[in-house]
Amino acid sequence: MPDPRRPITVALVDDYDVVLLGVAKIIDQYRDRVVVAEIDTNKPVRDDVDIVLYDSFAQPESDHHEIGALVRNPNARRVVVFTWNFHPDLIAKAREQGVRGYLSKALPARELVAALEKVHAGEFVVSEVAGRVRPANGLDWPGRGEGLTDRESEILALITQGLSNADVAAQTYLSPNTVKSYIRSVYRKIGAASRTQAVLWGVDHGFVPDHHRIDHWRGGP
Amino acid sequence: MPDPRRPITVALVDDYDVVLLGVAKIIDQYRDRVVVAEIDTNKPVRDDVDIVLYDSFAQPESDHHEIGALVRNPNARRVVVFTWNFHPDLIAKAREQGVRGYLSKALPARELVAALEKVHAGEFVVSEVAGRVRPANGLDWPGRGEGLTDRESEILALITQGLSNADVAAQTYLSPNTVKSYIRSVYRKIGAASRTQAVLWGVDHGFVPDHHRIDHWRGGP
DNA sequence: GACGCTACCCCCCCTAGGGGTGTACCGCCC
DNA sequence: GGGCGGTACACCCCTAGGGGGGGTAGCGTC
Repeated sequence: MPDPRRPITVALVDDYDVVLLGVAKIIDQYRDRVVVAEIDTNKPVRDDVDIVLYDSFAQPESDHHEIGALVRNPNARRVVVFTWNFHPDLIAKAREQGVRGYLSKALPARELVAALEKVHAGEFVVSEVAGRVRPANGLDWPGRGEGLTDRESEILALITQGLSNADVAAQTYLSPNTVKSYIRSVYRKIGAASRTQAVLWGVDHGFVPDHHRIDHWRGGP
Repeated sequence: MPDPRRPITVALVDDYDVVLLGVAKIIDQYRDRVVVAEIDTNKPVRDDVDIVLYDSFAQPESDHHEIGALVRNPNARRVVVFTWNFHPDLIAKAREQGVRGYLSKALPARELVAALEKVHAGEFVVSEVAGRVRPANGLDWPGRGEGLTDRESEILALITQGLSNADVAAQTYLSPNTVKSYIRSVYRKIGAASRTQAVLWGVDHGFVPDHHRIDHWRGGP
């Protein structure tokens, strides 16, 4: 039952807290309407929240069971996917599993918050951003400071989890050739001569999945 | 000038402190004759010591300049190499660089201490252990608890530093085929399906080189 | 003496990974 | 308009790495 006087509470889910902190900062600009109640890297959602926002960074897309597990968690009223990939199949699979919103990472803060409100009000929302392919302002990812793009970062993250190129291609819905292109581009940027060296760089630069729960996030320090 | 009433002071040098702590415990059985004054992983020797004991675990053998740097350090009176590899060339190279002792890792504690005393007295000591190929009691290495042998551990350590198989072969004086055999044996033991996974396992199990200096080690707790 | 373990080495085979280069489409900025 | 950066993909080629064997030797233990 939406209560317009109380802000919507949201839990953020992904393996990387840099990524979630970026999202949290974006949402925090509208803290009178949406508050981030919990940030979970590799931990189940614990507090009762109105919406769980599942960030797809280096995560399985909605054709996998992870999403279903979130939907089944009684602490989460509704689950929303936050991603780049708008393949119709994925949207359909998400819907089948009970997801209530499918939002683009290109959405500016205002629209993101508006979409969350619609979901909270009971709508099923798909908000693809046509044309706008660039990440929304405020998004963050590991290696961003070192000049890696969002996609490069994601692929290095998956490699740093021990996946093969084929695994990465499957999970990201990219062609194996594309994955190789990104990997080589990463090597050049970080100065790695081999996958092993890239992984070691990753370990030192925040590409190892986190395992925390941050409760009551309120805009940081 | 050896003083029989004062125990010999020793600094231990290697990239892995598990390894050095093992050596320290061995020597500590004779603490009235030899004391471990300092344990250095990736740090130059700082205290004045009578002998620097260079453990060759996952380190360049004496054909490289690392040894020369130790000999040139004014804090170190004499440098001793502690290794498995007794190729005559390596012994010669060590001698050329100013090393005063070349001791086998198969030496039991008593003989090791005796050899250190001889070095301290001014002798050049080479103590190869014919036949006895097994590590002396008390030696330790990363992954030992998980069932890796000394050699397997050493090779995983080098891989976890980003070296290629060829690099590892060159540094360990093994054939590339042998290196591959060891690697596969490690994979089986730790359950890795790829080099990347093995490296990640290594990162989690103490195979990343340390960077400490432990002063005044006195037999631990 | 047989057995098991470890170190060390060899061969073959085959795929995953690494490198080069080129293309297309998009959006942004000067 | 042109240039640049990002995404996404294609083709080629070639080597490092991974998987399967098998073999010798020395040691320790039963």
